[in-house]
Amino acid sequence: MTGAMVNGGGDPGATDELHEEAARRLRAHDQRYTRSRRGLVDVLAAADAPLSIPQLRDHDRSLAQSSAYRNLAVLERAGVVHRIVAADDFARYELAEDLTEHHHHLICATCGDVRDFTVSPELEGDLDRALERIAREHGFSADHHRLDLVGTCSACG
Amino acid sequence: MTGAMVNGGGDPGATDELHEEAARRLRAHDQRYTRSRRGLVDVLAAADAPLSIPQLRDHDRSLAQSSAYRNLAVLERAGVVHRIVAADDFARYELAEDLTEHHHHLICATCGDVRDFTVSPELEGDLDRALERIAREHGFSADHHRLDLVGTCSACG
DNA sequence: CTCAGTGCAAAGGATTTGCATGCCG
DNA sequence: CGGCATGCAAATCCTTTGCACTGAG
Repeated sequence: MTGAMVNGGGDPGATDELHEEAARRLRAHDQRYTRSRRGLVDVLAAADAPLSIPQLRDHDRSLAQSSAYRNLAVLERAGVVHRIVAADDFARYELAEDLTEHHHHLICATCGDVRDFTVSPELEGDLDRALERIAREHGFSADHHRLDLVGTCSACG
Repeated sequence: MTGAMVNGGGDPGATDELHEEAARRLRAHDQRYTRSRRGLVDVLAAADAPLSIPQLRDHDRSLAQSSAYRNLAVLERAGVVHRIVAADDFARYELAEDLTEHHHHLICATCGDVRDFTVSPELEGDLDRALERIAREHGFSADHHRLDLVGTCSACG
């Protein structure tokens, strides 16, 4: 974890800090922190799950589809958001992990929806150590790991 | 693990068994085990990584693109192969886990390539137990878990 | 014969891009 | 003012589908 965690724990006041950090990262990439982009970050910060672009656009009907795609791409390059592909055809976006906290995903294979969850620090530690070793053995430079649980959510069950 | 593992350990003679099992599963779905489908299974069995459809077609130039997509969809419905989406735009296919063995993926974020790896049974056990609990807490019916390591492969490093 | 499997070409659908306009800095 | 951001529409590209044909049983 290299950056500052500015939105952990659900502290509502931390949203300002989150925006400041986002603005900082965009500036570092010569990008502006416009209202649309701020709005996307707001929605993602409020959600406890990665959101698809249609879902994001439902929260801000005034945002053109192309702007949504473009802004999320910019935010991803600046390290503010992270793009994931879960089960259905839509990519989903969430805040970068160093702006929230390390977590994993419950993925419903039926409806495609995703929810966040965390595991114990002990297990994370074991995991990290094991993966570190694997990466070394394969001459692989590890960036991060992904642990997802795929199944059926309570709504689809 | 419910089915019979028929291709574990890289035993070359097990390929026949693999084909028999594949044929059985296709028959159960009222599908034939044609030469094209057998060829796909052969290539996947020989690879130690999930392959994209372009990669699969490179191994069998005579296979039409639409047939590749269709046959892989059939094989997936029959439980012979498994489709994953890794880093790039192409979906990738691998043999179903109960035909090979439980494993995970090293995903190169640069070139999109994927390689298999395994972790110790102890860690898998810890993982399973932890995830079981998480699933229960969320009213989620777990089917399987996914553990990937994302980074840069030796070729791209 | 019958009918699933195959190949070719066209259609779909999420995502990307070209271009003219508008707005922030 | 200048240049990036935006919206609209057209283009891309992986994937799916329609249709006629072929081959196995």
